[in-house]
Amino acid sequence: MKLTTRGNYAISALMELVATKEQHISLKQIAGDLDLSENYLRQLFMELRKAGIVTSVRGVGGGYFLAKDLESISVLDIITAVEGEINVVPCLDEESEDNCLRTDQCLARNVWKKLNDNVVNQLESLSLSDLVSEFDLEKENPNGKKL
Amino acid sequence: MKLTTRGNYAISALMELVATKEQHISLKQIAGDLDLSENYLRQLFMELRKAGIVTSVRGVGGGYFLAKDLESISVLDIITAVEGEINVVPCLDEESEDNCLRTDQCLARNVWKKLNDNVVNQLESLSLSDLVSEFDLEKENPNGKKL
DNA sequence: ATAAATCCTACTAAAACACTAATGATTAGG
DNA sequence: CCTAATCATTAGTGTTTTAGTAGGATTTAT
Repeated sequence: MKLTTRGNYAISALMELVATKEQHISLKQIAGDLDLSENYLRQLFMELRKAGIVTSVRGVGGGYFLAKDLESISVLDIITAVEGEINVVPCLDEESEDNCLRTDQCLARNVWKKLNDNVVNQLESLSLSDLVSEFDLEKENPNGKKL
Repeated sequence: MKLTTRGNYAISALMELVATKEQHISLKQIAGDLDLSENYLRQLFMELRKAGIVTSVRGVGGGYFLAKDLESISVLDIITAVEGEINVVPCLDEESEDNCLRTDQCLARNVWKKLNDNVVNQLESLSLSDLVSEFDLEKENPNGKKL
């Protein structure tokens, strides 16, 4: 039960984007700051753009900026943009009908459904702006525990 | 963000074990009933045994039976037995210290932690007996929706 | 002894993940 | 117009995880 690096990278990158006071920021800069692969990040940003989370400007001096304000971008938006639908178990995936053909395999389907809804709700109710303020708080009061 | 087949198989198999009124049941029978690989299931049951969820009897007429009563076996117990610790993101894994070295990579760590705790609690508060009764309920009132 | 069962471990095919690389499209500045 | 910076897109690749196979060792009822 894991989110992949994609979600984490995307969130880190967006936070980085927010942190710069510039209107926009180039991938090169983000990738440099976070020490991530520029090409890999680019793929993620492609998805973020398709999802309407960022807008891109091409050419010299171009880059990305947020397409919406912080409050209207949820963590769920970001995650689903780069990782696809959240399904705690494969059989919840509506796309692939071939799962869950066997009733007894999915005795626990209701359980997974509830769990999944819960996770989704939690991620949905958390905005990028929540993340930012939480991070600022943490920075000014780093409570011992190593990060 | 997925649980693997292991967790699902283990739960299905244990439900099957509960469903039989016998004292114990052989892997062959479970595997046959669920149409799963006997060898693969065996590996899962090895973990379930180590976790103290089932007990085994070797030799002719042997098999497995629950080591505890239904109420004291949580879904979390089962999942962690066959899939290991639940960590929604790798950086929550206490074992591998090499994760999370970079603070800015883990801006969202607090978020993941909360999310993870939530998932864990939910799975912990659900027992095998809850699953069984939910399944029985569902059987006598299948509500339209294809499983 | 034999057959039925668990125990244990090593191996393997397929899929997912995390990139790399290369090439094309667009645009600002000189 | 030319060039360099930047995004856009797609193909390929090494590593890890997952899901399963295979086979021998051990135990035990008959």
